[in-house]
Parts: sequence; structure tokens; C-alpha cells
Amino acid sequence: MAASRPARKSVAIDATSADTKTRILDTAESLFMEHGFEATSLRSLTTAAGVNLAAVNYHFGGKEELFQTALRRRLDPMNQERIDLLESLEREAGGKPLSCEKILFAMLIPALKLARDEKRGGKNFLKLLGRAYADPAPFIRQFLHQQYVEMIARYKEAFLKALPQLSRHELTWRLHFVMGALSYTLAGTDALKLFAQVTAVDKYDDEMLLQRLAPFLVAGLKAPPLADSRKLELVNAG
Amino acid sequence: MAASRPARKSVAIDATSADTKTRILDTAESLFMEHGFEATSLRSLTTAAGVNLAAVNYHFGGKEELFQTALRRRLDPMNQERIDLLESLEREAGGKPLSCEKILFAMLIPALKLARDEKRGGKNFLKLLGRAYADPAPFIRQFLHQQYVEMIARYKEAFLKALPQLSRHELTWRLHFVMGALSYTLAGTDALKLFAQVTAVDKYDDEMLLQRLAPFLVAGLKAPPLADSRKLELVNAG
DNA sequence: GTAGAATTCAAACGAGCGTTTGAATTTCGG
DNA sequence: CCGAAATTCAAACGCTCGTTTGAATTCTAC
Repeated sequence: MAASRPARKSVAIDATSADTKTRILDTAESLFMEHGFEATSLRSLTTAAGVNLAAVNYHFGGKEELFQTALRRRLDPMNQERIDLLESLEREAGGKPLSCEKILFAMLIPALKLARDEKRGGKNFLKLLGRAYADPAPFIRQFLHQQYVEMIARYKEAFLKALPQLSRHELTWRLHFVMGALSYTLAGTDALKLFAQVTAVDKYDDEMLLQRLAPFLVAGLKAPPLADSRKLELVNAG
Repeated sequence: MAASRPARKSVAIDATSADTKTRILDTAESLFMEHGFEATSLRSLTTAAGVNLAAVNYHFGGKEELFQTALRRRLDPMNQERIDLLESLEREAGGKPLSCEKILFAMLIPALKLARDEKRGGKNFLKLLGRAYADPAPFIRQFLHQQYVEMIARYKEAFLKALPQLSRHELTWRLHFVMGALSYTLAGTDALKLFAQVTAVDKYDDEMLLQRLAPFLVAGLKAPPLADSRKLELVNAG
């Protein structure tokens, strides 16, 4: 009967039949964000979505596929926009290297636009993404790698031109730090509470957040690489 | 019978009876690091440790308590050392504010020393810690908060004096970014592979890693706060 | 040497998990 | 309006999980 995925209607291309499917996707985005992949059960998910337990396997094939589909729905357009934005900036500049700020902003702006767009998941998705970055599950890591490898490669080339004092190797590490601060920040409010009682005035606001993050990251990227002679004294530091 | 925790020997204070217990702790550190809390089963853990399944509940009370004990074994001394180190630097300086670099190094050095000390968990523990930072489980978040709140508070005061151009509020965010980059970095090699094919020459080396991280973070901390007039153009960025 | 406590052990418990099944229901082109 | 395809549904399957149990074993103080 419902052995493999059905062949989606006969004539109509898309649109309809999406009701159950989208309800599942929206709920998945929200619950995976809140509890992570492992801790979110299909039973609680389908109950929250108001659909039958078997619907996930019918429409998506399984829990892992659902997770990937939920991520892809937001991630694909966002990373494509990042690439497009970078290319259009490079075209504008006409051969001249872009500034470090501009490149970084091109990276951050699509994420911020997504966070603002409540209809496309809003902040929930960025939290989900931040959590996924830190998830040890191999299928998640492999999926993210596949999603990110092209975008990161392009940005690395751009940064390399903008920061000629950095070796390719050094830049790799710095992008790693950048992604660390970014994903940790996106992953949410909870972590922040480790360090500060967030006041009511200082509501969690993604725009303000990236406004604060950007100068921090730009300065970090531009920092001169540590010369050998200036290496830290580590052994007898007490 | 073995209802609650036993009253640990009658005369001898400690030392012995530790064999099974330590084997469990060591294995827990290694497996929790590799797979995370949820994905590590007590069955695989006890099998790997060569002890009986029930030993975890007998010696620790349960899985969550084991996790906390494993973390605490390394975290308590490390954070205490961080505090001691900062205080000794402040005493040395005699009232004058410390440099941003020195404060940051005081934070990083105990972590690095731990990473070098294979007998006390080595790099495994830092990975475990990095993972725990991103774990959504409430009991983990609460535990980390409790472990970190004092140390962070002290360092925040120190940074505040070293960076008078930053408001308390701005500094809170920057420390958040710092911890993000740090935990993401500590969490390990896997994430790095998102951005770079790590060459054989560039072996994962915690010392080298922090040597690269420190200048990045110092520059980010010292960056001038973003003036209102310089705010990013976000809406029509395409 | 023996009593009593501490520890180990194999076995089972109960619950929750992702997934599968096959019948009931809905949808919709002809 | 009918018949085939798509979808929904309740129920169950098989498995793994953390924990508990109570007997067997080891340790240790007297």
C-alpha cells in the first residue's frame, strides 16, 4: 500500500496536499529547536502537530529525513542568498578586493533576514541551526558539511583577498572561530543566561545581536597573526 | 539492599574501592565526549568499562549523576584555578587594571593545562565540555550555570576594568561571543572539518589552537563598540 | 574464623522509541 | 458517481533504554 513515497498527485504540480506535511515541518522546526534531535520523539511531535503518528514516515520516510527536510527548507535558500550576495558585491567591486566588513555582512545578512521573517520560521530556525552545529550525530554532521562546503569555500576565497596578511591556514582557523561565535550566539538565549541575568529591557533581539556580533568578528578577523616570538607563556603561568 | 548510596567504608577515608568507580568515570568521560549524553547508553558504557550494568546506579545513583560527577571531577579544579590565577594577577598588579590579554590568558591557561594533562582526561574532557555547552538538556544547562556563574562574574569585573570603553551590557555580549568561539573550538575537530580539509601536517593540537584563538578574541574584545550612526544597512542589502 | 557490610552480578521490569501494517477514509480525474 | 490512488488512522511489532531486584560473592573489622 503505502510502501514507498507516493508519486505526488497526477496533474497538479504542488501546492495542495501540503497541509499535513507543512504542519509536520513547522512543528518539527519548533520542537527540534527546543529539545534537539534525539530528545524530540515522533510521538510528541505528531501529537503537537495534530497529525497521526504514521504520517511522518508516510510523508518523509523517517525521522532523520524529516530533520534534514526541515533544515533544508530554510538552509538552502539562505546559503544560496549568501552566495548570490557575495557574487553581486564582487561584481560591483569589479576586481578590487572587498572589505572584510562587507564580506562578513554578506554572510550575516541572509541569516538576519531569515530571523526576521516569521513566515519562514523566524528565530526558531536559527536556533535549530545553532543546535545542529553542535550535534554529534554523524548524519547531522555529514548533512551540514554538504550544505555548507560550497558557501564556505567561496567566502574563504573572498576573505583571503580581503585579508592578505593572513595565510590560508590561519584564515581557516579564524573562520572556524567566527562560525563558533555565530552558531553559539544563534543557538540562543539559554546559553547567554550562563553569563548574565538578561534584563527585561534587553530583550533577545536578533538584529541588535548581530549589530553587536559584527564588530567583534571583524576585529578578530583583522587581528595580526601571532608572531612566534610573542607566543604565550604557558608553562609557568601561575 | 543496595537501596541508597552506601556509607563508604567504615574507617578508611577514601582511596580504595575506587577501581570500579574510576573505570566508570574514565569511560564515561570518553564516551560522553564522543556521542553526547543522550546517545551514550549505560549498557555500552558499562560494557566498555568492563563492569556490570548495575554498577552505575550503585555507585552514582543514575546516569545524570554520573554525567555531573564526570564533569565536576575536571571542572571544579579548572575553574578554581582560573579564579586563583586571576586573583594572583590582580594582587601582582596592585590596584592597577590588568591588560585584556592577561585576563584572557588567565582564562585560557587552566583549560590548556588540563588539555595537556593526559592523566586528568586530557583533550577528552575539553571536548566533553564543549559538547555540554550546547546540550539542550535542562539538567546540564542548570549544572553548567551553577559551575560557571562565580568564575564568569569575577572575570567580567576584571574585563570591565581593562576595557573601560565598553558598557557592562556590551561586555556581557562580548563574553558571550568569546565563550561561543571557545566552546565551539574545544568541541573539536569534527566541526572544523566543515570548513577545511585538515591536513596531516596541521594535526589537531590544543596548544597551537589556543595560540591562534587568543589574538582573535583579544582583538574582538578590544574592538570599539558600534556607534549608532554606523549601524549596518540591512533591509536593502541585495 | 566468622558475622556483617560492601560490592558484583544476571535477570527482569516497565516505559518509550521509530517503524510497519493493513484496513478505513478521503480525494478526485474520468 | 464510480473506482483507483492518496491519505489517515489505530494498533501492534521489535527494540533499546534506565532502573530495580535479590541472590551470590568479596571484603574487612573484630
